[in-house]
Amino acid sequence: MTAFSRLRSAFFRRDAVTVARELLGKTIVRRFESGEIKRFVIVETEAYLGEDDLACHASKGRTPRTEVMYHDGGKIYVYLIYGMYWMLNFVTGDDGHPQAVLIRGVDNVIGSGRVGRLLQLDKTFYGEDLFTSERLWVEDSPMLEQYTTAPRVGVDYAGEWKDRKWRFIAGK
DNA sequence: TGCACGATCTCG
DNA sequence: GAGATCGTGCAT
Repeated sequence: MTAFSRLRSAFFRRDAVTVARELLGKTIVRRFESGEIKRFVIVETEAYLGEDDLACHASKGRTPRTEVMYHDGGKIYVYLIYGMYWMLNFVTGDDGHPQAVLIRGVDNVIGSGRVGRLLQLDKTFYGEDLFTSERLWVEDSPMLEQYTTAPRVGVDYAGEWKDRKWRFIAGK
């Protein structure tokens, strides 16, 4: 008797800003190597939207690294930052429109690097399909309606785009 | 082929 | 405030 179902295509195939906001309160489900399954409620996200968004990796164009962002929403985009942290992103939007939502915090674990470590991510998650994966997906659960917005973190280089309030933080 | 740097975190 | 640590994009 599963209380909530896995989020499907219609949820992710929308613009990253909308998805980032609505992901607050949704549940990441992770089945670890050991077989143990754990659930994590999303409490902080950031949206990266398209080639024009200078903070988005897709502003560099279509490369091996950004390729998956050009696909239909519902894929996992992970990348290594500072040589040691795997950032977890969910691809959003439609084919040909590179967008993604970065997961910055779950439950009481705040920080994109810490989330990646908590979920034990690595390069093999790149391109994984949230609709068919046996080890990482997102389930529906009540949205956290109470949230605040803020500029994205660590993107001071992004010109006018750095000030967009595309960071969503659950809570008041 | 080389190099500077990054959607970070921890320790001191 | 600095170090850890390495893939990526761009210059050479």
